[in-house]
Amino acid sequence: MPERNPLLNPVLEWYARCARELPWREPDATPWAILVSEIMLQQTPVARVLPVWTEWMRRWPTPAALAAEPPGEAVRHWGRLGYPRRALNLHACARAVTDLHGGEVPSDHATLLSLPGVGEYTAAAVASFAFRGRHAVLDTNVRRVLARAVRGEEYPPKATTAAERALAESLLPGPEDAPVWAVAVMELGALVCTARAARCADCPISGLCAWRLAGKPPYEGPARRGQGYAGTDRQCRGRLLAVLRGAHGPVPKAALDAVWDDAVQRERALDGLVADGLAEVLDDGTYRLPL
DNA sequence: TAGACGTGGTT
DNA sequence: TAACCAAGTCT
Repeated sequence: MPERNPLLNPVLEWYARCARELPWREPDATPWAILVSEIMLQQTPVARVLPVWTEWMRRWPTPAALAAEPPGEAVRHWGRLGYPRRALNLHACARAVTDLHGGEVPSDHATLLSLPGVGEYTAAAVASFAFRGRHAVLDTNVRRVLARAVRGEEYPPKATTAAERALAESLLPGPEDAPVWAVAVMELGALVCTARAARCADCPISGLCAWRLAGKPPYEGPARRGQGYAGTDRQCRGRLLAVLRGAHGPVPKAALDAVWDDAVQRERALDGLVADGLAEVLDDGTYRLPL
């Protein structure tokens, strides 16, 4: 049967030659190990995830092991990975898996999607990488590669469109190759077809790339908004949570007051952390990670 | 649907 | 150096 996707073979050949060796890609990686890696990798570089993932796997090799802990321990051992509600999500995943799914990470996309913190991308990634399912795995890397190679544009739209999804579906190879195709396109986007500087000289599909063939026209869409961080509630939340992570018991409010000057913003941020379940207030007015 | 949500490395 | 960017999800 002829393959409809001309990118398939060159990308698979490149992946076999150039893929990074990552522990969650080893043949003995469990679905749990893969789920943990996927949540940690959301908006977070591999280099920062590696040590935390390794420590989590040593400490909590199964969902049941994590489920037996208070959620605050997940937050504590999240360290400085960022977006700490992901730690809470992973803890809730562990409890859902042990309570609802017999201790095994579910294999089908719909059930995965029901887990906290697992969205369209992560469900497809786990179903594909852990269970060899056939899914369009659309992350920022894949979207960028397809935008360039097929659509001829430097960057994909800000939010995933139905057209992008349809394109990704149309490129999906047979069940045998779908999982490796998914990880290989992601890897190509991560290592070669990067956001800042596409390394077309190293790209296995440069000869087929619509963007390169068009002379690499620059992005014309609306300016992509800067994130901004200094002085934001996010920065304030980060400071406050760092105090709670570093302490192994309840923290007096004064210790929190000390890390952020603006009292109005500080109270708002602290209330937000409590509302999000990342912190608890005790009767005596002290704070701690959630039990 | 746009904006919130952390953190640190790179250009 | 400030801006950009990193395997997204949720509301």
